[in-house]
Amino acid sequence: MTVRVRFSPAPTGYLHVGGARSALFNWMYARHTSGVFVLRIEDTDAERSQPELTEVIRENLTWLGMDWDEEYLQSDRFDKYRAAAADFLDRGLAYRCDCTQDAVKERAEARGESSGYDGHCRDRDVQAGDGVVVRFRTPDDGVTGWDDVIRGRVEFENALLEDFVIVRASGVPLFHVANAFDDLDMGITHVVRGEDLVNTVPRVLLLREAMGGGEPPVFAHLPLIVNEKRQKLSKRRDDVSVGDFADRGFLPEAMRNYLLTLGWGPKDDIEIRPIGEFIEQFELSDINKAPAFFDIKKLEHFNSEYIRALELEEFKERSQPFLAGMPAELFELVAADIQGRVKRLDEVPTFVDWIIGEAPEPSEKDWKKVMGKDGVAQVLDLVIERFEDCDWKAETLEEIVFAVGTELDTKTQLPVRLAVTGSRSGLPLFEPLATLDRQTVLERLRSARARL
RNA sequence: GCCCCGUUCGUCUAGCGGCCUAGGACGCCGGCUUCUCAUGCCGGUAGCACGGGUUCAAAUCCCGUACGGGGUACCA
Repeated sequence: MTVRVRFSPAPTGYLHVGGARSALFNWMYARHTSGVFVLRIEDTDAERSQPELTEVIRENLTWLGMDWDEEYLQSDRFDKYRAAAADFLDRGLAYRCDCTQDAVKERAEARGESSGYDGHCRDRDVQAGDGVVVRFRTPDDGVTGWDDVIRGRVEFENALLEDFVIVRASGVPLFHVANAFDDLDMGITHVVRGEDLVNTVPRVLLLREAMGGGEPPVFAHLPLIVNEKRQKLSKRRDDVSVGDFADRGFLPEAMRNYLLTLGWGPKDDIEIRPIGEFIEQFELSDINKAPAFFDIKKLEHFNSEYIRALELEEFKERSQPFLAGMPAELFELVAADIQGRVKRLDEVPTFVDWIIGEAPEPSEKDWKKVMGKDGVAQVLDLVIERFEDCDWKAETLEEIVFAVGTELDTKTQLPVRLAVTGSRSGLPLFEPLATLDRQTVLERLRSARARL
């Protein structure tokens, strides 16, 4: 039987790393099994859904290198869900209810509970009309459970399930029916999604059964990705939108590779490698149960590895959006040296800001450490003197600075570097230095000398 | 409150009863290479939440406790 999996985001917010990871595991499994990966937009909530966000989701998935074989929009299929609900009504599996949400809540509180519907309208034979919803009649006893590939056996007592709403007063069906119907209708064989959805499984299972669905799909509930406070990632408080990672200079391959190591790991401990090798050994049953912290430091490490592995031309091309006005000739000159040093593409221009703008002020600490040494004054004096009248070429500048070092028996690069670039670290100095004009360099050297 | 779930170095993981004196990766700390930084190489740091069982043998199985999380909508 062909494996059919789906990623079913609600277009109520940007795609964030949690969603991306769910999509990724589905995609991986589909590709591992030569199955079908379905993208299904679950936009049954008209209030919250924003159509333009589905385009963003598509873009983000594509950016991450995931492709899908089929795509559906639930809002195109409301009639099907409504028909299913109508059928339930006919067969007595569902009933209409005209209780207001306030009334439901009031009665719950009177019972000493904070929420929960009491079955008030079960046998009231409420007719269609304003403010009337359709509720599914849940069993009063027995248990509903399943064998989760990741978590093992999970069971819920039916008595604890309230008669939940399947069609809103507006006539628009809710998530559970749409979800159950589509999984059945689309022949979904494996449901792989976040652990935050576990408790919806019994409802979906019950609905599916009522729809005459045979074997339920295999469920695999992924551990959540959490923030530093170990809470489920939230679009509002955590900075985790996939689009933002693109803007911050993360490579999609690195991002996808890193996401893969959250909740799952290759058997042979090789964490960074071509996606095909991961797909080959990917199994749902190997996924962890425990939540994983999204560690930006480790992501950056992955990213720098991927950046350094790029062909130089490719690196230049991918850096284009981040150049921030850096002249093309300059970038051409320093690209290779920058490539070996950045963790993120958005850091690229920072390596030449001392060429493009003013020299940044050195930190007090750096200044003391470098300029506090004996002999620095003589070094600067000699370098200034010889820079005043020499060939303005990288090789010459390098020769001069090192010759001064030999003559004075000291290291000379650091003071010059700090004086001119404002930093102790950075690109190999002389090539980029030669692109600055003589006057600017001399000014910076003299001003540093004066400050000693 | 009720329901469900989780717990191996700071972090991500390997481990599915003996190979564990618990392995790898990130981070961090040292060292070597280097007249900057980065890379590379070498080394170090640090963990089975706790308590009971079961067993000749438990990080691995069972029970409990603690802590953490998810859910509890006419959201998904």
